[in-house]
This record gives sequence, structure tokens and C-alpha cells, in this order.
Amino acid sequence: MANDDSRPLTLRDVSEASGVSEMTVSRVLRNRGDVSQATRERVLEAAKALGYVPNKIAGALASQRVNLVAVVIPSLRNMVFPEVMSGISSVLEETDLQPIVAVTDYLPEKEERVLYEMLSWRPSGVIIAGLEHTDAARAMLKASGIPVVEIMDTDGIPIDAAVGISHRRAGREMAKAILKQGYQRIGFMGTKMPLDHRARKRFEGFTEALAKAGVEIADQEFYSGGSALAKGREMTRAMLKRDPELDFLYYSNDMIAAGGLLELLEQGIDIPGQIGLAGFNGVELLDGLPRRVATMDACRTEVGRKAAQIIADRIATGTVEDERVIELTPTISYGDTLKRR
Amino acid sequence: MANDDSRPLTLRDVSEASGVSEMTVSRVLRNRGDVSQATRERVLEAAKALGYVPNKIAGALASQRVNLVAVVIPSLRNMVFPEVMSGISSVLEETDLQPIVAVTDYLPEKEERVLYEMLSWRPSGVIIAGLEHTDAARAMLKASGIPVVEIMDTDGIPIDAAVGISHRRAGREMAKAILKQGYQRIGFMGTKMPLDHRARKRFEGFTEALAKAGVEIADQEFYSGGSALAKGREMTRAMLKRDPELDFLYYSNDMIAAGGLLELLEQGIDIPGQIGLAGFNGVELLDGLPRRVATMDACRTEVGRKAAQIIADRIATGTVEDERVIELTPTISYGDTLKRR
DNA sequence: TTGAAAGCGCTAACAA
DNA sequence: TTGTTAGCGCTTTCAA
Repeated sequence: MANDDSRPLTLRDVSEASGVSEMTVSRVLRNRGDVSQATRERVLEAAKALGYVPNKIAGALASQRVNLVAVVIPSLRNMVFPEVMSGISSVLEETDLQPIVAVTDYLPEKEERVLYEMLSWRPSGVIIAGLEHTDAARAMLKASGIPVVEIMDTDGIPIDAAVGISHRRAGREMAKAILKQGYQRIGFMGTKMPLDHRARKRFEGFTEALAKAGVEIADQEFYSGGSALAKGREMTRAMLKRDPELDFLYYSNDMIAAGGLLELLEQGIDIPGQIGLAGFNGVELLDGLPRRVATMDACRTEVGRKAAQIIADRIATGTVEDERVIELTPTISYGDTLKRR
Repeated sequence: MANDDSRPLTLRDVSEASGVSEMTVSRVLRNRGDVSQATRERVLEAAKALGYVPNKIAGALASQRVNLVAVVIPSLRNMVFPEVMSGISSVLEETDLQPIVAVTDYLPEKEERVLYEMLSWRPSGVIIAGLEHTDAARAMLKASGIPVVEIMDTDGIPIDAAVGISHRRAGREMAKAILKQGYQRIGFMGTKMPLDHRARKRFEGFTEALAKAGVEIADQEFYSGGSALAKGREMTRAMLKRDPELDFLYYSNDMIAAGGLLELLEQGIDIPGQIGLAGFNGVELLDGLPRRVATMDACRTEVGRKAAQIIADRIATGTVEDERVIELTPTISYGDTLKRR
């Protein structure tokens, strides 16, 4: 199986073992060009017997084509991103493209660094979360000459193309829905991260729509770190203690909303009569809770799918699509916690 | 910024722009060898002005070294794996190695396929979940000649090295702890996946330890798909209906255990007096629940860290460590749901 | 401290 | 249908 000196096997080894030229071996292994059935079988047999694994490094250099799509996201621990990845993978699996993931931890400098690393592998396309990047990162992406799809957000100008939702609009819509149900004294809880632009935009849209109706956030609190569920409980308890008159709580994500729900239920508070609740994301988790929390779907899998499709199409056709920005429309699930009292 | 024909920039472009040989430019960009301060600055300036991004494909081919570590895991949607990734990243970030992830969806054939893809990039090491692989996959890994660390499980013979816990032992320990607290009529709920070998081994260890004490599982149920939390609720409700005399419920993961907890609380059942509960994994999520569910930590971050450390050390020193198998010892958290009644 | 030459393992392009 | 030649963009090695 192994060769004498344990040097990795090359095309040449297969060529010698099968008595066929390197070029023909290469053709067989890539299913390219016309190769006779007999030759093909001889080559395949030899390759398998030797345990040959092609060297894509060399192949990519020679062909000037790399079947990799770089995916740059803030984190894997927020379930949102694995779901986006699912969408991306499901589309790319139909092609010969492969996603490679890098994580930025919500740090712009780290984003710049990992982007540089990824681009130095000369991928065929980039899918990157958000519209906010350092100047250097934007410059790199522009100069790369490959398709770049910014995902999850459409509030801004994309470098090349974008797929996502408008978080500002999402915040506004939720505010309108809450007001429409008659809630008036509204508290907000969310992550502290100043670099989570999408959460920030939702918050901005939310307060903006409230302001338009003459309503102001009654109380707000931000957290960082720890178990989101536990934080949701804690913050909710603290906020209700500060202001027992609150009649609605809006959370920047479903996990802390779930924590808030458990806290309110434990306190025996009437939901949604006395207090209403809403989160954001539409996570599957919520299905198992005692009440279905009101939320808004961020269309995560769909975003991944559409982004991957753009890249795949561009590479396949060599042309650029008309619509550079695809804004998906999230819908509100009212669940059991956002209802006329 | 961009060059005439939008061909990607090469070392040669930087060489011409700075008036220094390609070789010296290369040295500067890699911080290698002795280069005068003046030359270094000229080169760096030219590279930055042009927006040059090195081509790792060419670099890797020339140097025969690829700073990639392939990580092959079943899924990203099970929070266990992102946590393992965190451990891996935290160690590799201290080196010049970079993880690249591939997902198998618990399918052996897909594992084989993605492994082949990864190995064709000639990574410097492989971290792969589990000890069960197809023959072809094992052969590839053996023939690759690079360090291979199998993670999450130590019940079996590794190809090269392994870091994880013994799931059989984990199952046994939990069974012993439950029996010791006086519980006797025990139900089990878990995933249906026949390919989740670790869950299977825990179950086997669990029933084995019960048998030794003359106890048999009173009821069991397996699920697949859907929200784990919701499934936990449903299965728990169904099982209690079938056998209201059950005094303990053991779940194969914390998510369904949490669902079970919520169901029991809603039914007003005394926990742990009437019924005790335990899950597996020690997920952060549990912190926010009304009761802390008994569980067992799978040492996920630590597993990732240790595995990455093995790879990094092998590459740095060129030697192989003595201990090929590192078995970590999970500890039981009794929480509020596993206590003498 | 710098440069020139020779390849890394493969594939594009052309020839037979 | 198969083979030959000439690189891909870098780094290694050796010479200056």
C-alpha cells in the first residue's frame, strides 16, 4: 500500500503502476476528455491499489481554479450561523464547490486577519456576514475580483451583492405589532456587544417606530457572556423589580426571551394578559417551551441558500445577476405571548 | 490599486514595484532570513500599496508545507461540536496552524468523501470525531502519514491517537449514581440514530450497570428529528402515561432532559422526590432552567484543546508523544434532580 | 544581505 | 485516444 520512503504518492506513481502517461491518469481521475474504457479501468485500479489521493494544491496552481467558497461568520456558538451554514452547504453540495469556514468572534480586526488568510487560498467566492468591515477588508474584497456576498443584513451598501433582511425594518415591524395590541410600557433587553450591528439596527428600528407613536422605551438592559437563558431570567427579574408596571418585554434574541418566559411563569404572571413577550430569530428551541414565544424569523437557512446560489451561478455562468441586493421579508409569529390583552 | 488586466497580483508585481528581487520580497513577507531594514520597508510599502495578497497555493506547493488542520465532525447543529471547535481554535491560534472544518451528518460514506477532499489539500494533521470509520477512511488516514487524533470517544482502538471520554463508563457511572440514590424504576429516552455510536455506548454502559444490580430498564423510547426540547416533552408525557410508576428518567442529552423537566414541572410532579432526572453533556443552557438538571460533562472544550495540542506538538517537535490515548474523566453534576428522596 | 536557478505536482494547450 | 511540453507562483538551495 505505502511506497518505499513514505513520500506522498504522486500522479507519477500511478502513471508508472498503470503504464499510462501522467496526463492520461490525470484525465481519468478528473473524468475529463476521452479516455478508452480499458485505460480508465487500468488507471482507476492502480490508483485505488496504491491508495492515491490527488494533490489539490498542485492541481489548483496548475489550473488556476480553486473550488473553495470562503465563509466568514462571527461565531459558531450562536445557532444562527450553523443554520446559515446548512443552507450554504445544501446548495454547494450540488456543485463541485466546497465551503470553508472562518470565525471572527465579532472582532473587526480578526475579521480582517481571517479574510486575508482565506483570500490567500484564492477561493472562488466569499460569503461574509454583515455589511460593516474595516476599510482594509473592504479593499481586499473589492480587489479580489471574485464574487462577494454579504449576508444577514441589507441596511447598507454592499461591496458586491447582499442577501438578508432589514434589521431596522424588523425592529420597526415588531414595535408596530406590539403597539397595535395595546401594549404601552415596554422594556428592552439585549446583548451589550457594540459590534453586533444587526442587534443594534433592530433596536434602532424598534425605538424609532415607538417614537413615531409617541412611546418611549420604559427600561432597558444589556448583558454580555454567560448562559443566555440564565441571563434572560436574571435581567427580567431585575427589570420587573425596578418597574412592576411594565406590560411588554422585547428581547434581542429568542434565548433570553425564553429565560424571561420561564421567569414570568414562575412568578405566576399572566402572559400575555399582564405582560407580553417577544424575541427574535425563530429558533427551533422555542417549540418545546410551555408557551410559544412571539418572534420573527430571520430566514437563516434561506439566506445561506440564496447566497450560495449567487456564488454558484456567477461561477457557472460567468455573468453577474441583476439584483445585487436580495431582501427577504421576515414574518412575525405571534405565538402565545403577543396578543391583545 | 488594481493592475491593468485585473489578473491577481504576484510576487513579481511587488518585486517590480519595489525594485527588489522576488526572492527578497518573499523573504520579507515571511519574516525569513536576513533582510536589511531599508529593503524590508520598501517591500512592505510596495506590497501594501498594491494590495498584494500572497498565494498560499503556490507557497504550499513550493514549500511542501500546508498549515491546515482538518477537523471532521458529524454536525454543527449539536452545540457539542462548536464547543469542541472553540477548544481547537484557542490552541491553534497560538500557532500558525489553521483549522478547516468538514461536516459528515453522521453518515459514514459522507465522512469518507469529505475526508478524501480534505486530505487532497494535504493538511498537516487531522482531528476527527469518533473511532468508527469505514475501512477506506481508516486506510486513507493511516496512509496519509500525518498526525490523526480521534476525539470524543476512547472506547476502542485509535488509528493514531485519541482524546475523549469513555461513554460506556459514563453510562455506567450514571447508572450507579441513580441506583445509589434509591431509584429503581427507570425509563430511558434518546436519539434513534444508530450511527451515533457515543450515545449507543452510553446506553450500553447504562443498562449493563443496571443489570449488574439486577435492575432492568422499565421503559425506553427513541426519537429522531424535530426540536429536541419538544421531543423531550412529548416522549416524557407518553412514557409517564404508559407507566406512571416510573421514578427516574435518564435522557441521552441535556436538551431532551430539559424538555422532560418542563413537562414534569407542568404536571406538578415532585422532582426529585417522585421522579428524578438526568441528562448528558453539561450544556450551558441548563443554567437558566427552573431546576438544574443532573448531567455529566463531556469535557468538550478540553477535548478540543488537547487534540489540537497533540497535533501542534507533533508538528513542532516532529516526535510522537508517549500516551496515545487520553481519557478524560467526566464528573456528575447532581443538580436538583438526582437526590435521595 | 541579496540574487539566480530549479523545481513542488499538477493541468492547459497543443501535437501525434 | 494518448502523449509532450511548458508553465502555474511560490520557496529551497546554492552562489555571489
